[in-house]
Amino acid sequence: MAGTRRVANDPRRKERILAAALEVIAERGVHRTTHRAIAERAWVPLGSLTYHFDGLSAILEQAFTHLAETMSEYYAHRLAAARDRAEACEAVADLICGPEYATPHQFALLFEMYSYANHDEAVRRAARAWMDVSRASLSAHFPPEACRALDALVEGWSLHRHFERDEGGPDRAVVLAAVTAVADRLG
Amino acid sequence: MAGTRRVANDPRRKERILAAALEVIAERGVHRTTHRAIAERAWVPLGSLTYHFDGLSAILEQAFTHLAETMSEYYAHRLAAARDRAEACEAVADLICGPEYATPHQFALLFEMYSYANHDEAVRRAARAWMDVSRASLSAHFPPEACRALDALVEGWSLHRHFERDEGGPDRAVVLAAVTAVADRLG
Amino acid sequence: MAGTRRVANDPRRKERILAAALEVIAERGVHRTTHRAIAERAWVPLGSLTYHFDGLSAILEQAFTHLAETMSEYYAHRLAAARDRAEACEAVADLICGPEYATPHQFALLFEMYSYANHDEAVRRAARAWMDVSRASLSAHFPPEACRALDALVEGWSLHRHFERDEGGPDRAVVLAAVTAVADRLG
Amino acid sequence: MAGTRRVANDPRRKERILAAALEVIAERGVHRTTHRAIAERAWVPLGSLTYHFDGLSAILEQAFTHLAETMSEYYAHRLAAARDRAEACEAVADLICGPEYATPHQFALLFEMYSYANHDEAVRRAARAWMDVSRASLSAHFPPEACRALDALVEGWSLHRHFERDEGGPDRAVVLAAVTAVADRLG
DNA sequence: AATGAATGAGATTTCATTCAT
DNA sequence: GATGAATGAAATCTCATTCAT
Repeated sequence: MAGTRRVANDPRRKERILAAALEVIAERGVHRTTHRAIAERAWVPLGSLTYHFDGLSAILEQAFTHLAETMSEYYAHRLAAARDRAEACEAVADLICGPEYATPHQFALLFEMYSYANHDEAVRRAARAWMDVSRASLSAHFPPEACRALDALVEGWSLHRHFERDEGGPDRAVVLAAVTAVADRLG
Repeated sequence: MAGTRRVANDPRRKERILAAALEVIAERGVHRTTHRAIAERAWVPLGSLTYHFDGLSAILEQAFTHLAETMSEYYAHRLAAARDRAEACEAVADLICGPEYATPHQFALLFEMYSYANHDEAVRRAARAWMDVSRASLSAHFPPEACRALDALVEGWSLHRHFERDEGGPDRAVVLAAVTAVADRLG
Repeated sequence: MAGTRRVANDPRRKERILAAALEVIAERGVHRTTHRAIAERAWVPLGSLTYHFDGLSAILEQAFTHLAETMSEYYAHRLAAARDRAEACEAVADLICGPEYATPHQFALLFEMYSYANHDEAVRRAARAWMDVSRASLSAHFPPEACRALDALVEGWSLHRHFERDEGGPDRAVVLAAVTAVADRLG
Repeated sequence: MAGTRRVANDPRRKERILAAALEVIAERGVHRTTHRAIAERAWVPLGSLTYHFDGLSAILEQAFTHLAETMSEYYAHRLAAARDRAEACEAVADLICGPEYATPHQFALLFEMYSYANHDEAVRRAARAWMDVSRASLSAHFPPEACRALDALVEGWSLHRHFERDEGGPDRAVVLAAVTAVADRLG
């Protein structure tokens, strides 16, 4: 009606959709992620998705990009707290053993991102950016060769841990020993 | 359909379908893998897929199980060739650097398997079996703690390598140094 | 598709689909009733059926429920018009002999409903409701025992009439005599 | 091999298939009766069905014909045992109330036959034949008009009984009263 | 004679996307 | 701007029937 102004647009609408998309992806996998499932999870009408995004792949791309940024922040933050190499090694061991980084939920998403990245250029860029950040975070404490190796160690160990049957997680002393060994040799 | 012969018995039909499934998965990703694409790739009529398999997930499950077995064999074979620890370290470095193991094709499949495993029990078992075999292959040369760490190193480094921009692959000397460092410290 | 207009809101769409479903069922039988046949008959696109209904059984359930309600109305209306027992007997005889109730079309549908009811709970409820209404309509004029018997007579005679070779229908005098005999004895 | 003679053909194979067909029809309905389901139920190989019968409708036709014959026999046998009109009325009441005729299983099949008969000429003939036999059985004791009415009563009452919620069945005294009333009036 | 692997036509269903409101 | 009813393309799946053995 003339003179009425609609309620201001929900500014968090897009974020909510992306967060819902990540939840759906983690639960059902990219291969069964649909507009409808995301809309329901985000409590927004179906048409809202195609209004705000250019199709499902755009949603996936932005969601994965968001994921990579979030994980990068945590990774960087954890390593930035270290004041010397010893603490940096402790930090790397924490990334492998600790509960915050690489929760099952996040790890499930990481796999989805890696596999989707093989088929989508934008997500491949996001995945690479995430890897660059993690390596850059390490480079404040270690030379480039050590960064490579340590980053691989974090990634691979977390991955295997994710598929372990026991919930206990790896022996932190062993992890720290491996980390230190690599850091010493390549340092 | 062109190219198909109507024969009553094609004993390799199932294998051909599974091989075709892996090709399609590698190319398009699980999320865009369809009966039709597999059937065309395998040169079999569409109905053949549902005659031999109880739905798409059954195909994926058997295909990934087959993949895990194939990769296990190569991994085990490469390590079995080593006669002492030094050669074992070389073998591990080869797994990371070499061109045979972890071709882009195989690695793309590995990611698809890992992500799909989060949503399918049979594939989760296959993925775990593959990890068990790789660790068991290492255990002929290294103590259990070292196996963990080395296996993580192989997995993580291969993974990162897969996303590298340059095609050259990692510096083998650096890889070997990291491997040896871990093997020495945890051995 | 020819004949369809793309409009955002067609409020009678569901009703039209249900009516089309009944036509298809009557013509071809439940066992050959398909989405496609219904869609064509209703002049709606195929996807419209699954948009409005959760599968074919949902369509059948609602269609049969609608049928039962329609028949109940006619049955009740015919008996409500009777002012005394004699007129009620006439009404019952009309139900058996008359052309309006139990047209071949309706009777074919009734059989389909009865047979489908054996395999579908919702349709079983609809069939029972229809029987309850017909008995309740009789109960305004006859005691419960007579209602049972008269209702059985109507149902059975209509059924047999449906399978008769001659089109003439039963001898109304005989029908009325049977109805009156039952009403007198059980009244 | 030369000189060997195959085992004599299973002479009951066809009968077993028809019996299995009726079981499947009763359980799942004609609309979900398939070659495969029948073959599994009859413990015969799939190809046996198309070897012995010209398609699914041929199986249904012969199965329903067999059903009609079996029911006719029972119906006729029960009425033939009556020695006078009073016993004939008792027999009719038994058909309505008794547990042997019109078991839930048989009644489910009867509905399937009636509905299928509307779409298949051979089954329509079988259904008519069954109705003719039941009327002929009555005609030994009652004049034609009474046969019509009594037959309708049996059919309709059995039908309603089939859909009753309570398992007790109808009050035999009421049934007998209705039967006698009709027999007396139209006799 | 008898079988069952194989096929393809057609069924149901899903879902990204469009567009009138 | 925002919605959700509507569509159609394409997906999965079923199954009667064929036919080499």
